[in-house]
Amino acid sequence: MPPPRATYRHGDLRAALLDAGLQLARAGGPDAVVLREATRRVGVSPNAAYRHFADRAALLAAVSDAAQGLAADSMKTALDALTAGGTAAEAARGRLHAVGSGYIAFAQHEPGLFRAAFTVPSDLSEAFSLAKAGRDGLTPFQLLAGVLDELVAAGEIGADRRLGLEFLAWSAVHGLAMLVIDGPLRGLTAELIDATRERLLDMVDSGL
Amino acid sequence: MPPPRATYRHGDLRAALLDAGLQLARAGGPDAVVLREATRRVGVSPNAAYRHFADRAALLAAVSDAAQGLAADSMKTALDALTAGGTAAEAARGRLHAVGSGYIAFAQHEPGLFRAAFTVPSDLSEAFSLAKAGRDGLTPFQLLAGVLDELVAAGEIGADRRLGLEFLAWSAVHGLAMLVIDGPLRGLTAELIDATRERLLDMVDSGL
DNA sequence: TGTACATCAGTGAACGCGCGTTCACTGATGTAC
DNA sequence: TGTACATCAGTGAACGCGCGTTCACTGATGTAC
Repeated sequence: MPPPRATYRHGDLRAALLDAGLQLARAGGPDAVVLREATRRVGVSPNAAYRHFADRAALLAAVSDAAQGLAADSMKTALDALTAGGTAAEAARGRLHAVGSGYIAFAQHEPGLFRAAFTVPSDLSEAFSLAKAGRDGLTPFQLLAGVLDELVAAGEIGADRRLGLEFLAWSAVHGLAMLVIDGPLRGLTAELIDATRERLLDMVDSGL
Repeated sequence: MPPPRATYRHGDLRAALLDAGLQLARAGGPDAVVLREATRRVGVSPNAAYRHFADRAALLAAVSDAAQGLAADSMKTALDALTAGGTAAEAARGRLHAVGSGYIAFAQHEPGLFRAAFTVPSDLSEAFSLAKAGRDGLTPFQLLAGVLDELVAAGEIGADRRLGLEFLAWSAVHGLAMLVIDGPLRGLTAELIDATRERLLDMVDSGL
């Protein structure tokens, strides 16, 4: 399937289907990525999708990849919004905060895409690439890892404790995100979520 | 539906359906709680379920409640396994650790039930009670809250910082649980998960 | 204790729905001469 | 440049599936006399 002809009748049906899939995920998470509905939205017959995706799982995997990229973009945006200044240590801590904020913000603003990006459907885990890059070419995981490296470089974290630290920070922000968008903390006001996010990031900051 | 006659032809069809629903959730999470399949397993016609549950959402809600109770049991078991000793502060910290361990252990051993317990389906959030008690009558949230109260009583946490602390600790353990059973950390070896869990609980301990 | 009656838990059959996927196809496009 | 041909992206129709839910029912059970 991958490298076929250069021209298509539709223009770029693959991209159109992927986009439709993203809209579906945006509205309803991974389960809402329905092959037939995607073709319907693009205005094409259901089986046309099979020229571009092996099956539904392949479409969903592509959607998940794209959503991971968007999550990375959200984190990158938060990083870029930071104003420089302070010591290297302060800067690195600020960047850790930004990365976590961007991750949670993405979950808040795009819960459907967030779930498509970071929950792997039981059956078709095979098709899933686990880290897709954003516009800047970095995955969410790499963005986090980079900031942790900065913290080590700045002397805030001992190099001997560096290994696997991603999982700790990631767990904290991922947990809040899931509790808020999909779990028992649904319905928390935005203010409460914001306040909890700040305290959570403080906990991570001082706990790492 | 609730308080009808004392005798049923089946014996207790409601309990049987709930049990079948739990088995389904155990194997495949909340989405696998399929009304028809539950009746099939119990050996009853599909519509018989409607004598005991208003609809599928009601069955799923009951399953979720039961799963929450089982999660509470897992946390309680970890608490009970603790040997007394040390200062009040040490004991309280040990109990915080146990509560988190029990929560994550439940996710590891019963991922399907864990998801049924702690992820609320998009559409039918109405039917969901958010905190169902275990054998001892306490919900997972209450168990956590109780331990945090102990930490305050022992002077480990300032009373002024107590409010909302549940959400921070919960986020951390919930995040690791979700990443491991349903997310990109799937496939981590049990050893790595155990090590990460310990470090995560240390982070929470020192970060709170 | 025995009989007549009312209740209602579970039956059997059917509904409409939307899904993923397969089939044989057609006609627009790209290519070779 | 013009024509003949091959490719293959998208078509139209159909499949089998399992789902949740509704319908009119029946016959086992509980109750009143």
